[in-house]
Amino acid sequence: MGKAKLLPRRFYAEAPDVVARGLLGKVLARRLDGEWLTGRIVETEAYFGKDDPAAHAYVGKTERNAVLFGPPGHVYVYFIYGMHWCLNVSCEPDGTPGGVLIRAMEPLEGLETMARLRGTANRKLLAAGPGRLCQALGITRKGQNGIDVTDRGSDVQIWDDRTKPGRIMTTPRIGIKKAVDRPHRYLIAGSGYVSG
DNA sequence: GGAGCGATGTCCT
DNA sequence: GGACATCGCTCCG
Repeated sequence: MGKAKLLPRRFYAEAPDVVARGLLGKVLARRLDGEWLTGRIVETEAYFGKDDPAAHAYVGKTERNAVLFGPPGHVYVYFIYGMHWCLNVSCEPDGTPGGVLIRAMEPLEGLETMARLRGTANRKLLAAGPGRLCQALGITRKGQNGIDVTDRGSDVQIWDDRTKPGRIMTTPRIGIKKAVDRPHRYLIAGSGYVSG
């Protein structure tokens, strides 16, 4: 990735909406069996703590959501609807809960492996949606929960390759039943790789 | 192409 | 026991 830079921890030590916006256009990299699978992040959602009934952290710290309360820049993976995994990155300073759900990416490298894991070769459907993205990258709670994305030795990292995202759109979050009116979903307008 | 719905495991009440 | 930050299939038009 040429002049790309690994995003530093301070990037994540901000409010979830700031980090969610900032992650658009960045490159998500996942090392699976020695191969790097990468994609450009095109859709994210911000989840706060107290005051955000839709957030997992809202109920307080539990064994499941503990990563959200820890230091910024760590992977939080949870299981939903009996069959899907979802990838988040913790933000806010250590002790303050918050996270960003990574909902979709434009696949860049490792397309064949992603297609095999997903069971489809349709590039637009490889990682359009949080469940699909995790399936394409082989991400599970047991395997990746708690990983530090700012460590060069990690199997999940996020890079800035200096590509400017296009126009950023803001909408309400998807699939939730509480706080449905808050505009905390961010996406790159016109991208063919977003969900919904 | 869009609405409806079943699948299915884990966590918290 | 019920809710759940989803997905892909069916059925209808």
